[in-house]
Amino acid sequence: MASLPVVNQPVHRSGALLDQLARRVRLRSESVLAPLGLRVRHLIALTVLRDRGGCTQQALATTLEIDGTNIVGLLNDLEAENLIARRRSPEDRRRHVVELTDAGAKRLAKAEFALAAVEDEVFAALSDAQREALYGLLQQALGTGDDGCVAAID
Amino acid sequence: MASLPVVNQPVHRSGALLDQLARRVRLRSESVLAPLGLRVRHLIALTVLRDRGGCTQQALATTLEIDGTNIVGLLNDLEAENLIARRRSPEDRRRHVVELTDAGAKRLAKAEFALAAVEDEVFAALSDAQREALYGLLQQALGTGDDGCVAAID
DNA sequence: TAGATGGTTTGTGTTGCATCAATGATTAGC
DNA sequence: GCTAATCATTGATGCAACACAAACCATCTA
Repeated sequence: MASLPVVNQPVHRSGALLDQLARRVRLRSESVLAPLGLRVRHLIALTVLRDRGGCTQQALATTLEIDGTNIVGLLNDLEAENLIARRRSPEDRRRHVVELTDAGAKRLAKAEFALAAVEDEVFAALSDAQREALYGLLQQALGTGDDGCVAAID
Repeated sequence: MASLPVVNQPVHRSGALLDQLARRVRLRSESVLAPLGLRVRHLIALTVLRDRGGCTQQALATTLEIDGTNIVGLLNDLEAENLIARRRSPEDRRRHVVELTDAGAKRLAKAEFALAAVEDEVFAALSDAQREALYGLLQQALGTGDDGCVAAID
């Protein structure tokens, strides 16, 4: 790390490719999610809540890098459909802890089932193993799995 | 393929993670690209043109999955800065072949250099080898490398 | 008790689209 | 040669997903 090896191979930048691929998934996901009453932004929030367990609104906003006032609106959508539940944190009653409801988990599962065709289409050039590798890299890069978005619940 | 092996491990959906990670890169890239007179959407177009060589506007629109009228505006931005050149295709004079100029290639290189810190930050949890693996998977998924967006030039 | 924090509502503005209509130049097919 | 189709262009409209600001209430901290 201290002494960088000078290699002939130029460093590849993944950012633009990431954005492109994400867009391809997103464009196809929208029409699949619409009949389920979901937007991509909803799906992402549900995914985070499922993968990381419950967390405060602020922590969710930080994780998703969305402004706090916009998180309110997003969560209002989800709460209106009973897909999430907000409750006051016992440690600090200013805070809401947000959790996936059973209905939310089911909706998410249904959405993911419906998105199979999307991923099959967009990742057509990748084998199952490569898709799994991609998932692992994305998860690791996002820091998903080891800690919740914030340790929120006792 | 005909008989799916039933495995205990549920299939992971990468779409939401992709979108999240792409957003993280994008949000940080914007302020890095702005002093270079570029937007993320510009960067992506430049990247495609560099990686795939010149192609027609329509092919570029298809590759980026952006509507033809919006591609016109995007390319107008880039052409105004002399980063791309449009010329009539000899095979079909209705078509423009779009190519990166030298100035465009330099601007792109400068942008990618500037984006090093962004990628270091967002991909902090990935090793160099993992970042390279991610790049390879993204490239393969996008179908970059073997064919241009369309074989356009003789 | 005063200041800070978390959430909420409301409003404004920007960006990146999709879509549409109309136009001109060019090509393809009859 | 003529008609219909294609490619690019301009301009307009509308939507979604934000960022940001202001104001407010409830709650916490020092």
